[in-house]
Amino acid sequence: MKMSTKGRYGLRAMIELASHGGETPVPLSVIARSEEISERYLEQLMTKMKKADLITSCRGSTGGYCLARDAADISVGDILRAVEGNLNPVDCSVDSEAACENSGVCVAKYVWQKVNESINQAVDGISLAELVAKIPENEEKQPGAVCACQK
Amino acid sequence: MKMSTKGRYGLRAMIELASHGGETPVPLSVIARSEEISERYLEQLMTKMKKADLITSCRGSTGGYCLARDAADISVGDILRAVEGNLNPVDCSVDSEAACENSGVCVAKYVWQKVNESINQAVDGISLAELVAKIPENEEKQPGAVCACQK
DNA sequence: AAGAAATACTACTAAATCGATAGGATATAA
DNA sequence: TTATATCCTATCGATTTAGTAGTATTTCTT
Repeated sequence: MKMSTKGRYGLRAMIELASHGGETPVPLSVIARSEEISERYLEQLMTKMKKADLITSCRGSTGGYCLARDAADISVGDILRAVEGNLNPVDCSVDSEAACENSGVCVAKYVWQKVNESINQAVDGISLAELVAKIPENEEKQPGAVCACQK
Repeated sequence: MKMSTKGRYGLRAMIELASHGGETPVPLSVIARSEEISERYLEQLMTKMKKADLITSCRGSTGGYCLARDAADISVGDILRAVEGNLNPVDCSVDSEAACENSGVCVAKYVWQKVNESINQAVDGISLAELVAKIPENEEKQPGAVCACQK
């Protein structure tokens, strides 16, 4: 039951992005360098977060990524589900397609549903803004601001 | 963030074992057959659960496995941690050895700690006895009883 | 005493997943 | 026109997962 680098990198990248204030797009290279993440790999994660409408992007010179909305309106759950897929520990507990033939009488399923609920509750209860506010020494610039680039 | 077969099989095997009442040891072959799990693979999981003092075993003919204590005193968390290792989604959040050099100022760590707590709380809040009681049609026999074999 | 049935222990292996890397194509500002 | 970005797709080595395999040992039954 480990969180993969997708979730770990994705969260860190979003924290980094949010802490840049949002006035101008932040290039991938900046995020990757300061978080020490492979640029090429992080790019794939950014694509997922863009598809999930958590960030926007601008191409070309002076391009980069921006938060798609206020950091207070982006939860850690939004981020993790965007890059990791759903957070259910066992698919059959939620997805009716993945359910086995014993689904109706399966007692274990009860466990997986409880775990699933508690994980999602935990991550949905933390906003990106909250995390940025925790960064020591006022490293953050304008946590709440949304980037001028709206693409 | 998926639970592996270790956790899934381990839990099912324990439910099956607990539902046998506990008067006589239950052979691995019986559990494996009724849960449709590879006998050889399940054996390795049983070894882990034995090391965690959740079950006892008797060798030889008429041998098998028994719960080491009352099903009410075995939590799902006990079982999952026995077969999966710790349930922390990210090691650095708990294990100080695994902590990175940024551990002191890491904001992401706060997230992983919260998730860790919520997962463990969820699984520790469910007992094996509770699950056996949920089995429909009185398939269970004597949930609370502990096996005569104490080895 | 022999045989059957069970756990105990250790090593190996095929398949899937993870964590990247690679090579371009396309867009945009200076 | 050039430098600097994102976008898209494919590939690939390493690790982990899930399961096999072989053998030893213990215990009950006959």
